Amino acid sequence: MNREPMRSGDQTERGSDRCGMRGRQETGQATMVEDGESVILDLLGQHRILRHLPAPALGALVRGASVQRVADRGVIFRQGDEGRSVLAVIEGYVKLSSSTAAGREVVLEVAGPGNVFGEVAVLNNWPRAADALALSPARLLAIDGRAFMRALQDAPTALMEVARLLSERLRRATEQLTDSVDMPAAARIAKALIQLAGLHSHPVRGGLRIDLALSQRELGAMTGLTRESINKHLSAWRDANYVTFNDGAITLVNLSALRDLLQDPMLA
Amino acid sequence: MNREPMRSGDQTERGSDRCGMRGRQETGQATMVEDGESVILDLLGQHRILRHLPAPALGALVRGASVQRVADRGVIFRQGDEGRSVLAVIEGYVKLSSSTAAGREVVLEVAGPGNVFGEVAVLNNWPRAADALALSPARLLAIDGRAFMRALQDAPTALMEVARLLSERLRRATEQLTDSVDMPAAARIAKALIQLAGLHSHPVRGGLRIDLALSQRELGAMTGLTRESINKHLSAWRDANYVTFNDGAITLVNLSALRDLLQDPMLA
DNA sequence: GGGCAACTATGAAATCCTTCACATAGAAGC
DNA sequence: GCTTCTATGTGAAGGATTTCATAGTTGCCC
Repeated sequence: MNREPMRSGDQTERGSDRCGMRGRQETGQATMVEDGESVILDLLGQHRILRHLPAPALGALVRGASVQRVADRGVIFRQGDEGRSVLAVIEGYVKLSSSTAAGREVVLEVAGPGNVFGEVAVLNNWPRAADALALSPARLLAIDGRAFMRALQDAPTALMEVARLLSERLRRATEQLTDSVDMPAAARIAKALIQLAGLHSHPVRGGLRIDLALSQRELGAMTGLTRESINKHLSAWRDANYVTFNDGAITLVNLSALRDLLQDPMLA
Repeated sequence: MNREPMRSGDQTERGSDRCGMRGRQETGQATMVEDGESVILDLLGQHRILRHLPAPALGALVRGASVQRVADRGVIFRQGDEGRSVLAVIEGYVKLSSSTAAGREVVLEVAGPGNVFGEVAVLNNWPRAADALALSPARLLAIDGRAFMRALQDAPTALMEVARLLSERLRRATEQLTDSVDMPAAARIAKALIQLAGLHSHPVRGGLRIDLALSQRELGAMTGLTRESINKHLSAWRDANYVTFNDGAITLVNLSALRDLLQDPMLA
């Protein structure tokens, strides 16, 4: 039946390295745009962590901050890179994933507008623990790591916000862990779809259309399953009219049926 | 063959509730001991987070801190309890685990001397996300949550240490996640044994004896496997002389064989 | 336009792990 | 002492997922 590819996004950036500096250094792929300082100051003021800074500290950060544009499927950083900056999504979506010794990908997080990422490496002076890749054309606010740390030195409320951010991530990680032990494949997939719909979707005639271009392989990486398993469940749900596929996007048609799957795995 | 129980620790505290206040309130089971203020001050000064506090702030914390003794298998707090205090292990070991909707236990962490736990609930004013249970007779330093937060208000270095602590936990959680996707049962069990040995073991004739009293069920909860799977692998390894069981404790006899299992799952 | 790479689709076979069932042993309580 | 509870020990059966194989489709690159 449906033989269209699930995703049809522009993939010109896949695997390319626009600056030729992949490796030890952070893979810089984003073009800096000439946004004025006032624009950046405004963006800093909306930043989940940095908005807690006193005005002078914010001003001092402006020079260390920039807006970066990333193409769809563009690489923001890679596992092992030096952690030079803290990033915040202004517009678009970013996938954070790490890959296992056996070469399997595990998606740790999908960040959307307002979300901050990349702070763990900066805080601890660790190399990046994950790959970051744009799931759409994206605009990011990048803050120089050293400037970020300096700004935090005297801003306990901002630091507290960092702790809360990490707490939330930790909670999500442990939830993912317990889910992977507890829930069968169908429930995990349904949960992932519902979460993605919550992150970025819009209502269409007859359902919620997920506006994130994720391949079945990537859905597998989100749920700890293989591409084939994802395909079989999705096909079954398409046949049962729980979901539909329209030119590469998934639309959730029967949301309550999917929700039921979360609790009662017996419904297949 | 070996029919002795794996654990023979004192379990008089199992499931009991010495204060009759289980439920909404934090389950208080530990008896406060009359340690002098100078002793507590000394302990605070060794605390991973609090040692970064200036002396006056430390002094102010003394009244909100106490040393608690917990019996083997004693409950320190339960999932859902109000998060009233931040705890640090002085002596002994503590298991942090949460239980899934289906009633399965998932061990998130085993804390030993010097480790801090319970700070996430306090930082965010969340209910406890896990059960905390002593794996041995233990002594804990308990710091009142509100006093802890007050002390942190003006101590950026201490707050930075909180962020680092959370970062480490997050990294461990994501590692557990990738392992559960990537590694077969044997490798996960071997890894858990090696980690436990690193945490608390002592060399004996012919191996490393793990001094933590964990049942096979609990090992399963650490690795996302069932009791039966644990038993079968351990039995096979006993027959292969990789490990031995002596009155309830596991001794790692052939450490390099176990390490090989981590990388090459084919070795069974 | 041809070739290549990545994606979806699907079925059969294999496998790992769980579930279930039952036996045995020690510890605790009455 | 007897009962009961919890723990380990093991085998058989079942099931959920992976692995493997194969095909069709699309888009990119030369």
